[in-house]
Amino acid sequence: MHDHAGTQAGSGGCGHHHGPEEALARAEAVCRARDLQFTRLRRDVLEVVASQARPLGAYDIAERLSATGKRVAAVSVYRALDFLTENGLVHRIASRNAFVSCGHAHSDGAGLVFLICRSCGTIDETTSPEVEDGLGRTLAKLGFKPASRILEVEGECGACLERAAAED
Amino acid sequence: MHDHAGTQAGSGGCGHHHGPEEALARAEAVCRARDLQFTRLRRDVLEVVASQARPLGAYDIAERLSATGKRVAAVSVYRALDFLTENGLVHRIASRNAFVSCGHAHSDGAGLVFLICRSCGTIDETTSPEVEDGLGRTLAKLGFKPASRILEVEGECGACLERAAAED
DNA sequence: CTCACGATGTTACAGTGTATCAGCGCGCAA
DNA sequence: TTGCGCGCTGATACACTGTAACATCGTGAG
Repeated sequence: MHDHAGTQAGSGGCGHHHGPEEALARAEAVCRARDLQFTRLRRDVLEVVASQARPLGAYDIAERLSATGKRVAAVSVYRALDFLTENGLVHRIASRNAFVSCGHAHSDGAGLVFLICRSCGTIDETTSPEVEDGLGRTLAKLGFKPASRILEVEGECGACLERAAAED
Repeated sequence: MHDHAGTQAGSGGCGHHHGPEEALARAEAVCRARDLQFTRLRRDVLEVVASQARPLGAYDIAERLSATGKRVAAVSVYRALDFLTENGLVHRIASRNAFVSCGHAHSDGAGLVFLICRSCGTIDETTSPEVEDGLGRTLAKLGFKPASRILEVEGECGACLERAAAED
Protein backbone atom coordinates (compact mmCIF):
# COMPACT_ATOMS: atom_id res chain seq x y z
CA MET A 1 0.00 0.00 0.00
CA HIS A 2 2.79 2.45 0.83
CA ASP A 3 6.04 1.43 -0.78
CA HIS A 4 8.26 3.67 -2.84
CA ALA A 5 11.31 5.87 -2.37
CA GLY A 6 13.64 2.93 -2.88
CA THR A 7 13.94 -0.28 -0.99
CA GLN A 8 16.54 0.76 1.52
CA ALA A 9 15.59 4.38 2.05
CA GLY A 10 18.37 4.86 4.57
CA SER A 11 20.97 5.10 1.84
CA GLY A 12 19.71 8.50 0.77
CA GLY A 13 20.96 10.20 3.88
CA CYS A 14 17.56 11.03 5.33
CA GLY A 15 17.78 11.09 9.11
CA HIS A 16 20.24 8.85 10.91
CA HIS A 17 19.34 5.24 10.70
CA HIS A 18 21.55 2.91 12.70
CA GLY A 19 21.21 -0.37 10.87
CA PRO A 20 20.70 -3.90 12.08
CA GLU A 21 24.13 -4.74 13.50
CA GLU A 22 23.89 -2.18 16.27
CA ALA A 23 20.31 -3.12 17.07
CA LEU A 24 21.14 -6.82 17.22
CA ALA A 25 24.14 -6.21 19.45
CA ARG A 26 22.10 -4.14 21.85
CA ALA A 27 19.34 -6.73 21.87
CA GLU A 28 21.77 -9.47 22.78
CA ALA A 29 23.16 -7.38 25.58
CA VAL A 30 19.73 -6.53 26.94
CA CYS A 31 18.54 -10.13 26.84
CA ARG A 32 21.67 -11.40 28.50
CA ALA A 33 21.38 -8.77 31.22
CA ARG A 34 17.72 -9.57 31.90
CA ASP A 35 18.04 -13.30 31.44
CA LEU A 36 15.67 -13.37 28.49
CA GLN A 37 15.78 -15.59 25.44
CA PHE A 38 16.89 -13.90 22.25
CA THR A 39 15.53 -16.62 20.00
CA ARG A 40 15.98 -17.05 16.28
CA LEU A 41 12.54 -15.68 15.45
CA ARG A 42 13.00 -12.63 17.63
CA ARG A 43 16.39 -12.03 16.10
CA ASP A 44 15.02 -12.33 12.57
CA VAL A 45 12.12 -9.99 13.26
CA LEU A 46 14.40 -7.40 14.80
CA GLU A 47 16.83 -7.70 11.90
CA VAL A 48 14.09 -7.04 9.36
CA VAL A 49 12.72 -4.08 11.31
CA ALA A 50 16.17 -2.60 11.89
CA SER A 51 17.10 -2.94 8.24
CA GLN A 52 14.59 -0.21 7.42
CA ALA A 53 14.40 3.39 8.53
CA ARG A 54 10.73 3.27 7.56
CA PRO A 55 8.14 1.64 9.78
CA LEU A 56 7.01 -1.85 8.85
CA GLY A 57 3.65 -3.46 9.51
CA ALA A 58 3.51 -6.86 11.15
CA TYR A 59 2.28 -8.42 7.94
CA ASP A 60 5.07 -6.79 5.95
CA ILE A 61 7.56 -8.34 8.32
CA ALA A 62 5.92 -11.73 8.02
CA GLU A 63 6.05 -11.48 4.26
CA ARG A 64 9.71 -10.53 4.17
CA LEU A 65 10.62 -13.36 6.51
CA SER A 66 8.55 -15.81 4.52
CA ALA A 67 10.26 -14.70 1.31
CA THR A 68 13.50 -16.27 2.49
CA GLY A 69 11.96 -19.74 2.37
CA LYS A 70 10.29 -20.80 5.60
CA ARG A 71 6.80 -19.39 6.05
CA VAL A 72 6.29 -17.22 9.14
CA ALA A 73 2.73 -16.45 10.26
CA ALA A 74 1.79 -12.95 11.30
CA VAL A 75 0.81 -14.17 14.73
CA SER A 76 4.38 -15.26 15.38
CA VAL A 77 5.60 -11.87 14.28
CA TYR A 78 3.20 -10.21 16.68
CA ARG A 79 4.53 -12.28 19.55
CA ALA A 80 8.09 -11.40 18.69
CA LEU A 81 7.13 -7.73 18.38
CA ASP A 82 5.42 -7.86 21.78
CA PHE A 83 8.61 -9.18 23.27
CA LEU A 84 10.77 -6.62 21.50
CA THR A 85 8.55 -3.66 22.40
CA GLU A 86 8.27 -4.74 26.04
CA ASN A 87 12.03 -4.64 26.20
CA GLY A 88 12.38 -1.34 24.40
CA LEU A 89 14.10 -2.80 21.35
CA VAL A 90 11.44 -1.70 18.88
CA HIS A 91 8.73 0.92 19.11
CA ARG A 92 5.21 0.94 17.83
CA ILE A 93 4.12 3.93 15.76
CA ALA A 94 0.48 4.31 16.74
CA SER A 95 -0.41 6.65 13.91
CA ARG A 96 0.70 4.07 11.35
CA ASN A 97 0.11 0.72 12.99
CA ALA A 98 3.71 -0.08 12.29
CA PHE A 99 7.02 -0.71 14.03
CA VAL A 100 10.54 0.71 13.96
CA SER A 101 13.65 -0.49 15.71
CA CYS A 102 14.84 1.63 18.59
CA GLY A 103 17.70 3.87 17.55
CA HIS A 104 18.94 5.16 20.90
CA ALA A 105 20.02 3.21 23.91
CA HIS A 106 17.82 4.86 26.53
CA SER A 107 16.98 2.39 29.25
CA ASP A 108 13.22 2.67 29.05
CA GLY A 109 11.01 3.72 26.19
CA ALA A 110 9.68 6.81 27.95
CA GLY A 111 10.09 10.34 26.75
CA LEU A 112 10.58 9.65 23.09
CA VAL A 113 9.57 11.84 20.19
CA PHE A 114 9.06 10.26 16.79
CA LEU A 115 9.58 12.37 13.67
CA ILE A 116 7.87 10.93 10.63
CA CYS A 117 8.81 12.38 7.27
CA ARG A 118 5.96 12.68 4.81
CA SER A 119 8.29 12.72 1.82
CA CYS A 120 10.76 9.92 2.40
CA GLY A 121 8.83 8.01 5.04
CA THR A 122 11.78 7.61 7.38
CA ILE A 123 11.30 7.82 11.10
CA ASP A 124 13.70 9.63 13.32
CA GLU A 125 13.64 9.18 17.06
CA THR A 126 14.72 11.78 19.56
CA THR A 127 14.24 13.00 23.09
CA SER A 128 13.45 16.46 24.32
CA PRO A 129 13.99 17.56 27.90
CA GLU A 130 12.21 20.81 27.03
CA VAL A 131 9.08 18.93 26.01
CA GLU A 132 9.41 16.68 29.03
CA ASP A 133 9.62 19.61 31.41
CA GLY A 134 6.75 21.47 29.80
CA LEU A 135 4.55 18.42 29.72
CA GLY A 136 5.41 17.55 33.30
CA ARG A 137 4.41 21.02 34.49
CA THR A 138 1.21 21.02 32.47
CA LEU A 139 0.17 17.63 33.82
CA ALA A 140 1.08 18.57 37.37
CA LYS A 141 -1.12 21.66 37.12
CA LEU A 142 -4.03 19.47 36.07
CA GLY A 143 -3.37 16.86 38.74
CA PHE A 144 -2.83 14.14 36.16
CA LYS A 145 -0.29 11.45 36.94
CA PRO A 146 1.25 10.15 33.71
CA ALA A 147 2.26 6.55 33.21
CA SER A 148 3.14 6.50 29.54
CA ARG A 149 2.75 8.66 26.51
CA ILE A 150 3.19 8.80 22.79
CA LEU A 151 4.34 11.81 20.81
CA GLU A 152 4.50 11.49 17.05
CA VAL A 153 5.18 14.41 14.74
CA GLU A 154 4.55 14.23 11.03
CA GLY A 155 6.20 16.64 8.63
CA GLU A 156 9.26 17.12 6.46
CA CYS A 157 12.69 15.99 7.58
CA GLY A 158 15.75 18.16 7.11
CA ALA A 159 17.20 16.07 4.31
CA CYS A 160 14.01 16.27 2.28
CA LEU A 161 13.75 20.02 2.84
CA GLU A 162 17.32 20.45 1.59
CA ARG A 163 16.70 18.25 -1.39
CA ALA A 164 13.56 20.24 -2.25
CA ALA A 165 15.47 23.51 -1.92
CA ALA A 166 18.30 22.26 -4.13
CA GLU A 167 15.85 21.38 -6.86
CA ASP A 168 14.75 24.98 -7.28
CA MET B 1 -14.07 -6.19 24.11
CA HIS B 2 -13.46 -3.20 26.33
CA ASP B 3 -16.61 -2.11 28.10
CA HIS B 4 -16.99 -1.71 31.81
CA ALA B 5 -16.70 0.98 34.47
CA GLY B 6 -20.32 1.99 34.07
CA THR B 7 -22.20 3.18 31.06
CA GLN B 8 -21.95 6.90 31.57
CA ALA B 9 -18.61 7.23 33.35
CA GLY B 10 -18.79 11.00 33.12
CA SER B 11 -21.21 11.18 36.00
CA GLY B 12 -18.47 10.40 38.49
CA GLY B 13 -16.85 13.77 38.08
CA CYS B 14 -13.68 12.61 36.37
CA GLY B 15 -12.32 15.39 34.20
CA HIS B 16 -14.66 17.93 32.68
CA HIS B 17 -16.89 16.46 30.04
CA HIS B 18 -19.03 18.96 28.21
CA GLY B 19 -21.95 16.88 27.05
CA PRO B 20 -23.75 16.73 23.73
CA GLU B 21 -25.71 20.00 23.75
CA GLU B 22 -22.63 22.16 23.63
CA ALA B 23 -20.99 19.98 20.99
CA LEU B 24 -24.09 20.02 18.81
CA ALA B 25 -24.43 23.76 19.10
CA ARG B 26 -20.83 24.31 18.11
CA ALA B 27 -21.17 21.90 15.22
CA GLU B 28 -24.17 23.76 13.88
CA ALA B 29 -22.32 27.04 14.12
CA VAL B 30 -19.24 25.65 12.37
CA CYS B 31 -21.22 24.10 9.57
CA ARG B 32 -23.26 27.22 9.01
CA ALA B 33 -20.10 29.32 8.94
CA ARG B 34 -18.37 27.03 6.45
CA ASP B 35 -21.46 26.30 4.41
CA LEU B 36 -21.34 22.58 5.19
CA GLN B 37 -24.20 20.18 5.65
CA PHE B 38 -24.86 19.13 9.23
CA THR B 39 -26.97 16.16 8.25
CA ARG B 40 -29.01 13.89 10.44
CA LEU B 41 -26.43 11.10 10.40
CA ARG B 42 -23.59 13.46 11.26
CA ARG B 43 -25.66 14.95 14.03
CA ASP B 44 -26.54 11.53 15.44
CA VAL B 45 -22.94 10.33 15.33
CA LEU B 46 -21.71 13.47 17.05
CA GLU B 47 -24.43 13.18 19.68
CA VAL B 48 -23.42 9.63 20.52
CA VAL B 49 -19.75 10.48 20.70
CA ALA B 50 -20.37 13.59 22.77
CA SER B 51 -22.58 11.72 25.20
CA GLN B 52 -19.54 9.85 26.45
CA ALA B 53 -16.36 11.10 28.05
CA ARG B 54 -14.80 7.80 27.04
CA PRO B 55 -13.65 7.16 23.49
CA LEU B 56 -15.95 5.11 21.28
CA GLY B 57 -14.97 2.88 18.38
CA ALA B 58 -16.72 3.30 15.05
CA TYR B 59 -18.46 -0.03 15.47
CA ASP B 60 -19.61 0.89 18.97
CA ILE B 61 -21.17 4.01 17.54
CA ALA B 62 -22.85 2.05 14.77
CA GLU B 63 -24.23 -0.37 17.32
CA ARG B 64 -25.63 2.36 19.54
CA LEU B 65 -27.26 4.10 16.60
CA SER B 66 -28.69 0.83 15.33
CA ALA B 67 -30.11 0.06 18.76
CA THR B 68 -32.58 2.90 18.36
CA GLY B 69 -34.30 1.16 15.47
CA LYS B 70 -32.86 1.94 12.08
CA ARG B 71 -29.71 0.02 11.25
CA VAL B 72 -26.60 2.11 10.59
CA ALA B 73 -23.63 0.48 8.89
CA ALA B 74 -20.12 1.08 10.19
CA VAL B 75 -19.04 2.53 6.87
CA SER B 76 -21.58 5.32 7.21
CA VAL B 77 -20.25 6.04 10.66
CA TYR B 78 -16.74 6.25 9.28
CA ARG B 79 -17.84 8.77 6.70
CA ALA B 80 -19.54 10.88 9.32
CA LEU B 81 -16.48 10.64 11.55
CA ASP B 82 -14.26 11.71 8.66
CA PHE B 83 -16.39 14.76 8.20
CA LEU B 84 -16.43 15.56 11.90
CA THR B 85 -12.69 15.10 12.37
CA GLU B 86 -11.88 17.18 9.29
CA ASN B 87 -13.85 20.00 10.85
CA GLY B 88 -12.35 19.60 14.30
CA LEU B 89 -15.58 18.49 15.95
CA VAL B 90 -14.28 15.12 17.05
CA HIS B 91 -10.77 13.76 17.52
CA ARG B 92 -9.31 10.40 16.82
CA ILE B 93 -7.34 8.75 19.62
CA ALA B 94 -4.65 6.88 17.74
CA SER B 95 -3.58 4.74 20.65
CA ARG B 96 -7.09 3.34 20.98
CA ASN B 97 -8.55 3.43 17.50
CA ALA B 98 -11.42 5.40 18.92
CA PHE B 99 -13.03 8.81 18.84
CA VAL B 100 -13.99 11.54 21.31
CA SER B 101 -15.88 14.74 20.77
CA CYS B 102 -13.86 17.91 20.90
CA GLY B 103 -14.22 19.65 24.23
CA HIS B 104 -12.65 23.01 23.53
CA ALA B 105 -13.46 25.48 20.82
CA HIS B 106 -9.97 26.03 19.41
CA SER B 107 -10.20 26.76 15.72
CA ASP B 108 -7.93 24.02 14.43
CA GLY B 109 -7.10 20.65 15.95
CA ALA B 110 -3.42 21.43 16.32
CA GLY B 111 -1.53 21.54 19.58
CA LEU B 112 -3.80 19.32 21.60
CA VAL B 113 -2.84 17.00 24.42
CA PHE B 114 -5.08 14.08 25.29
CA LEU B 115 -5.10 12.73 28.83
CA ILE B 116 -6.42 9.20 29.04
CA CYS B 117 -7.25 7.87 32.49
CA ARG B 118 -6.43 4.23 33.04
CA SER B 119 -8.93 3.89 35.87
CA CYS B 120 -12.10 5.54 34.66
CA GLY B 121 -11.33 5.59 30.97
CA THR B 122 -12.31 9.21 30.45
CA ILE B 123 -10.39 11.42 28.10
CA ASP B 124 -9.51 14.97 28.93
CA GLU B 125 -8.29 17.36 26.31
CA THR B 126 -6.00 20.28 26.93
CA THR B 127 -3.40 22.52 25.35
CA SER B 128 0.05 23.38 26.57
CA PRO B 129 2.00 26.37 25.30
CA GLU B 130 4.97 25.08 27.27
CA VAL B 131 4.97 21.82 25.37
CA GLU B 132 4.40 23.67 22.12
CA ASP B 133 7.37 25.93 22.71
CA GLY B 134 9.65 23.12 23.75
CA LEU B 135 8.65 20.95 20.86
CA GLY B 136 9.03 23.80 18.41
CA ARG B 137 12.55 24.49 19.60
CA THR B 138 13.52 20.84 19.53
CA LEU B 139 12.22 20.38 16.00
CA ALA B 140 13.87 23.59 14.80
CA LYS B 141 17.20 22.38 16.15
CA LEU B 142 16.82 19.20 14.14
CA GLY B 143 15.67 20.99 11.03
CA PHE B 144 12.36 19.16 11.01
CA LYS B 145 9.31 21.04 9.74
CA PRO B 146 6.20 19.77 11.51
CA ALA B 147 2.83 19.54 9.79
CA SER B 148 0.79 17.70 12.40
CA ARG B 149 1.31 15.77 15.59
CA ILE B 150 -0.37 13.61 18.15
CA LEU B 151 0.32 13.66 21.87
CA GLU B 152 -1.54 11.19 24.03
CA VAL B 153 -0.75 10.65 27.69
CA GLU B 154 -2.02 7.67 29.61
CA GLY B 155 -2.17 7.67 33.40
CA GLU B 156 -4.41 8.50 36.34
CA CYS B 157 -6.69 11.51 36.29
CA GLY B 158 -7.02 13.77 39.30
CA ALA B 159 -10.47 12.54 40.25
CA CYS B 160 -9.35 8.92 40.33
CA LEU B 161 -6.27 9.79 42.34
CA GLU B 162 -8.44 11.57 44.90
CA ARG B 163 -10.90 8.72 45.03
CA ALA B 164 -8.05 6.25 45.57
CA ALA B 165 -6.59 8.42 48.31
CA ALA B 166 -9.98 8.73 50.03
CA GLU B 167 -10.35 4.97 50.12
CA ASP B 168 -7.29 4.56 52.33
C1' DC C 1 -38.00 18.68 -15.81
C1' DT C 2 -33.58 17.20 -15.88
C1' DC C 3 -29.14 17.25 -14.65
C1' DA C 4 -25.30 17.60 -11.35
C1' DC C 5 -23.61 16.77 -7.05
C1' DG C 6 -23.13 15.52 -2.45
C1' DA C 7 -24.80 12.29 1.14
C1' DT C 8 -26.24 7.76 2.24
C1' DG C 9 -27.05 2.50 1.72
C1' DT C 10 -25.06 -1.85 0.66
C1' DT C 11 -21.84 -5.38 -0.31
C1' DA C 12 -17.50 -6.91 -0.44
C1' DC C 13 -12.94 -6.91 0.89
C1' DA C 14 -8.28 -5.50 2.81
C1' DG C 15 -5.57 -4.69 6.93
C1' DT C 16 -4.69 -5.23 11.94
C1' DG C 17 -4.68 -7.86 16.03
C1' DT C 18 -6.04 -11.73 19.38
C1' DA C 19 -7.72 -16.41 21.24
C1' DT C 20 -6.90 -21.08 21.44
C1' DC C 21 -4.87 -25.31 21.28
C1' DA C 22 -1.27 -28.42 19.89
C1' DG C 23 3.58 -29.57 19.51
C1' DC C 24 8.47 -28.74 20.40
C1' DG C 25 12.88 -28.02 22.92
C1' DC C 26 15.25 -27.72 26.95
C1' DG C 27 16.45 -27.64 31.72
C1' DC C 28 15.71 -29.89 35.98
C1' DA C 29 14.35 -33.08 39.50
C1' DA C 30 13.44 -37.81 40.75
C1' DT D 1 17.46 -42.02 31.99
C1' DT D 2 12.84 -40.76 32.32
C1' DG D 3 9.38 -37.68 33.13
C1' DC D 4 7.74 -33.18 34.10
C1' DG D 5 7.31 -28.16 33.66
C1' DC D 6 7.73 -24.16 31.17
C1' DG D 7 8.40 -20.96 27.67
C1' DC D 8 8.54 -20.54 22.57
C1' DT D 9 6.57 -21.60 18.21
C1' DG D 10 3.12 -23.33 14.60
C1' DA D 11 -1.38 -23.24 12.95
C1' DT D 12 -6.23 -22.26 12.49
C1' DA D 13 -9.80 -19.49 13.36
C1' DC D 14 -11.79 -15.40 14.48
C1' DA D 15 -12.66 -10.44 15.98
C1' DC D 16 -11.89 -5.74 15.16
C1' DT D 17 -10.69 -1.67 12.15
C1' DG D 18 -10.91 0.57 7.88
C1' DT D 19 -11.64 1.26 2.68
C1' DA D 20 -13.29 0.48 -2.30
C1' DA D 21 -16.84 0.39 -5.43
C1' DC D 22 -21.24 1.06 -6.97
C1' DA D 23 -26.32 1.95 -6.55
C1' DT D 24 -29.71 5.13 -4.77
C1' DC D 25 -31.74 9.22 -3.05
C1' DG D 26 -32.62 14.18 -2.28
C1' DT D 27 -31.95 18.78 -3.38
C1' DG D 28 -30.81 22.86 -5.76
C1' DA D 29 -29.41 25.12 -10.38
C1' DG D 30 -30.37 25.78 -15.02
